[in-house]
Amino acid sequence: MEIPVTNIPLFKGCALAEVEDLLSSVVFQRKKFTAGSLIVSQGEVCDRLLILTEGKVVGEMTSPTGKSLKIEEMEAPMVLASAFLFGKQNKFPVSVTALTHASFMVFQRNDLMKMFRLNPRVLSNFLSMISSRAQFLSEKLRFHSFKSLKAKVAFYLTGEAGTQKKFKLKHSQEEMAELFGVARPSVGRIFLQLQNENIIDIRYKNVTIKNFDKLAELCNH
Amino acid sequence: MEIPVTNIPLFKGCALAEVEDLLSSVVFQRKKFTAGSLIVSQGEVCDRLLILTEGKVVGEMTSPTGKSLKIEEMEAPMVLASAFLFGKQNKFPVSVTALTHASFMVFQRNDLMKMFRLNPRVLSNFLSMISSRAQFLSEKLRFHSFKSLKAKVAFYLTGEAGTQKKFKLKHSQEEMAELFGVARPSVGRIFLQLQNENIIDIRYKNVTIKNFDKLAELCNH
DNA sequence: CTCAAGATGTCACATTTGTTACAATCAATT
DNA sequence: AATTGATTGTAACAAATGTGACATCTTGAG
Repeated sequence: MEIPVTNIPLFKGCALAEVEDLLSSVVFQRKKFTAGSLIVSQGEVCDRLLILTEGKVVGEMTSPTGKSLKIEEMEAPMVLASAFLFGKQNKFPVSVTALTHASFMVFQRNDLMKMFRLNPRVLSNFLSMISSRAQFLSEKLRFHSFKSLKAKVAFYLTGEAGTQKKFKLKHSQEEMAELFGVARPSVGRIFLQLQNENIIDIRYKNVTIKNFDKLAELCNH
Repeated sequence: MEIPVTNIPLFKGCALAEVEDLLSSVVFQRKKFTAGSLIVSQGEVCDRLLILTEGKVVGEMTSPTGKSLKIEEMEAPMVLASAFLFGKQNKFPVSVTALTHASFMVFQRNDLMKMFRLNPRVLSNFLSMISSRAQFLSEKLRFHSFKSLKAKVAFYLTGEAGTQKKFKLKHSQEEMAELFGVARPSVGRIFLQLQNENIIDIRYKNVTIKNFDKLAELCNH
């Protein structure tokens, strides 16, 4: 079940021989965990890169009294906490536990840096991964910066529409609700309102924008 | 008014001679803009790193009909859009305009990569910058992931308290309101509720936590 | 084509949060 | 110690969003 190394995002675009060559010139460990075992504890110093090559894990935050707060599942292939290896705060903000049998490749920071030197593509991949994550977070945060749900939806719709009047929604209302951080019927309600105000025509995933200007206007309130 | 190169985050920890040596071995441009002029347009391809070395600029998004949506001010020394040079989506998401007279150093991606090769500290600084940004965004987003304002405040308070029972708030209610993405009186209202429920004692910035368990409990709802 | 599972439209009602406003208190400077 | 500007406490009311429920429609598997 172990994924091939060329599928690991960090080694994307590299030939198998190239990766094997690279891996033979640095030190790293392979670690295996059984389902249910603790992989890293919240607060532990993050001085190594963990690449999940097999299995599924879950990250959760624990409050001072030991209650778990927030959960995020991750599946191979995945790099864990790449932002915490180099950032100012280099402690894991979450505990990570194996959900299934899980395998990791573990690189110390120095060895990772050495790989960057030896192979510019690996560096480029790492930069791309971490940048994409920042972009993803940034985009998600943008939605929260709008004042009302109507503004969020309006912004989303103008973005999805691009220059077209008619288009199909990529996401379900459920997914949009999650993206906007609201309940599902609230999204539906906004669509209903926009319909009644004659700004869009929506029937399931088929959207026609009837008044582009008004829609853009709504982004501001 | 131009800041010294050793103050630029990208060159932090480097000696002046070291930076000058480095800069002499790569190609880069210095660009100056007068107040009010457009520096980059939204949607423009981001293939270069912009380091603001003097002045103040503003980033704003424009909707399809040309209304400006969101504003973020930036002051020297500052690196612009570092996440967009390497991420998947490498177009500027905002337009940037000079607020005052502004100076930049401009590096093409290849030259930046060359500097990474020549000087590991520069690479390390860049990784740190971009990682810290991801961390910052992540932290900010965490607050939005709580269901209610009460949960956000409870989480914030447990974090600020650490292991102490009595402490002083670092932020004003205004700042907290901004962090949580709500109106200022809403924050005050929650404090009032927590007070009435005998969970905390708060008088202006002086907080005493009277029931740690209940506070932790609240983080979950 | 049929059917079941999932997605959507929509409602009534409960909660939460925003808005506006003003008085009380603090903090810093004189 | 007094004054002033910023912060905080608090209220009433308006508006937005959550909740739960249900009927209806779409879509994809068979």
